[in-house]
Amino acid sequence: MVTLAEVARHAGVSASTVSYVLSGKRSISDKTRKRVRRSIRELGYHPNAGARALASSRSSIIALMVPLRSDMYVPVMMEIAITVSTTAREFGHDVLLLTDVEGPTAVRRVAGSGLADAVILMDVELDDERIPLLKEVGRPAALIGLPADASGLTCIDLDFTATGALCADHLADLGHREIAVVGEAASVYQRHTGFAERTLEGLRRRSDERGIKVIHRPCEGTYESTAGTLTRIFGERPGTTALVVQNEAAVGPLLSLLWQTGRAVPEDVSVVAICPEQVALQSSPQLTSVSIPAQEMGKRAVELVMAKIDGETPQELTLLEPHLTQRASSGPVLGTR
Amino acid sequence: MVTLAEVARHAGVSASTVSYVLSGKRSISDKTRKRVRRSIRELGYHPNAGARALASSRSSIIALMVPLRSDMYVPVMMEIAITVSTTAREFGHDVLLLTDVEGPTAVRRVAGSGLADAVILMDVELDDERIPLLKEVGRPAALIGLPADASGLTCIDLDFTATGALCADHLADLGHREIAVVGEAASVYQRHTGFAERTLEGLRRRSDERGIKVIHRPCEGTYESTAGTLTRIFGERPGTTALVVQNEAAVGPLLSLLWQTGRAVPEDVSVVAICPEQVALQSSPQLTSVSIPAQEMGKRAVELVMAKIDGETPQELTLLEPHLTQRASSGPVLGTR
DNA sequence: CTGAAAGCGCTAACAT
DNA sequence: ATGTTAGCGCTTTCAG
Repeated sequence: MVTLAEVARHAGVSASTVSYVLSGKRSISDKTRKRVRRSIRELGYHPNAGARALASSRSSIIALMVPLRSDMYVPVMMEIAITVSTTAREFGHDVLLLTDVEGPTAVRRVAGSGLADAVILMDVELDDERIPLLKEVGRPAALIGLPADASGLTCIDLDFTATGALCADHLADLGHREIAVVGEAASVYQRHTGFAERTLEGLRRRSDERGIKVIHRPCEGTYESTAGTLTRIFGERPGTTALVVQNEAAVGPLLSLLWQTGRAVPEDVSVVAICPEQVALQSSPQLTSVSIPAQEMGKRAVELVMAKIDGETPQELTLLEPHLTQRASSGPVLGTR
Repeated sequence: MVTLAEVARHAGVSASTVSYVLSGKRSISDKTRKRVRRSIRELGYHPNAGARALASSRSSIIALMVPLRSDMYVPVMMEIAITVSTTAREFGHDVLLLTDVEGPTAVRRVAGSGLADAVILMDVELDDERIPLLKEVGRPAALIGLPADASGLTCIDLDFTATGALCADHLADLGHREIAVVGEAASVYQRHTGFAERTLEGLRRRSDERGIKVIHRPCEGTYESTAGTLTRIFGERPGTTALVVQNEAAVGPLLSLLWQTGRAVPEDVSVVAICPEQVALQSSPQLTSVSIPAQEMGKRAVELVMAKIDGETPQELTLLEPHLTQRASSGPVLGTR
């Protein structure tokens, strides 16, 4: 294994010079830098990560804790994870993939051992048990999702309240007066993940303001449960002219079922989805949607922890503004009904 | 930060004793062990990862390189990643999430720097450019997927050739004589990922043996492309009574389209899928399928690299035997046609 | 069964 | 602009 000392000898300089060429933390003459770089290349030198971490007490690793739960839409998690990884690389960091099988104490382990310089938590719950541990270890951290009490934490999430309102506005503008929400699985609401409730709250409030009636039904996302949900909705509210779907798994079944039951989209029923762009685009018809900005969240989360590592104090709460893209699935209420 | 030395002082023993209590690499009297454990607990000691890595030249980290390509089914990648992570923990290791944005040299970086003790490559291509680097760095490694030349490598994959044959047998047993394969996107075949070709090869050979006619059409997996693929299939081969689908994205559209065009499954058309169990189960009707054993592959990959870290020499090639589960989507060819 | 001590390879003062 | 050097916290011989 090639060491820094060997590079130094080969280049005819001291160890610190090599170190500084690498880190750029002090000025080096062009000539020296070139010589050192050359030696590094010729010897095939790679700085030892452990030694570096020990000497600098920085591991250049960010821990990313992903949930194991299966009721979250997996591709979004993966997209976030990948964006976190690539963004971290832009900051010279790597990403450690943590699951919660170990329980919340994984946070303590990786932070306490200095394995990770910072922690990013995904799929944060309203009352997340990892949060106390996060505060205990005192490492820079960012949460993707919003806990009940975000004070002293750095959080990033889509503004789901505004998202709900945006959907209500869009449908109100199109003349809809009775709408229904096909929501997440009941377990998601029970778990108090927050985002689902916030969406509903924003949607209900805006709907009230605009004189729209709303009903909400959770949905497991299987074919059968979606069928049941639709039957209930149209049974209880035959005047329903629009659906807001916040459940990726239900989108496919929903559209099939509407087709099968002879309801044309958007002529008979408008559909607005809150989902990743990809889901909206590959549906038929393509869906009017508010997209989940997975990449943006992952990127910002990394930027936030990097800022904290550098001693900055970023704002506690970052709520990303939702954007609604109108596509083929929503339209005005037709005159005769 | 609590150090080992502080623990030693607190417990009234030497540093090495504390170290050995932790590693169990030499026998310690019960009394001493208890005292040390107590001090560790009371002081809240966590061994420093960097120091450990430096002194032992083992980082206890496995690098997992995931592809960025979007034509692979994401939930499977995630399932593998999570299984790798949890299995690695059982061996006292953590997992570093690497993407290929950095290019293949990421392998060199993490292995060369001692950041990772071993590397696991996902979604290996027939002629994967990461492989030469892997050999260069000489770290333990395992590949999920099969390159063209697997000599000197440790690979694990589903036996796709056998999978293809299994599908052919199942349909032959049910009396089918003309079958069609709805395959992966053309890009997957062009990229020579191997698994798609192997499936086809196994299916064709067995079909020949059993006197079945096969046609194969790639499919992008969108609604439109799936519709086009089906139209072509039934246009060219009106006598087709069964479909083998190897494309997760196409499964949903395919079933909807069959329904819409008045072809009952399985009465008019049998469908056999090669897909993750979850996809088969949440379809309607539930699909007869050969499942992709994501967890098994992840777990075995970790076990293989751990064995190599311990100096063992596991077999080069592990092909997991496919299992076909009959569900509601396949049945005998009906008499009158 | 336990202790002493020599590094592991690098960073970051402290010098000059 | 560069060199010297004292650690960083742990593992692991070598002694006893």
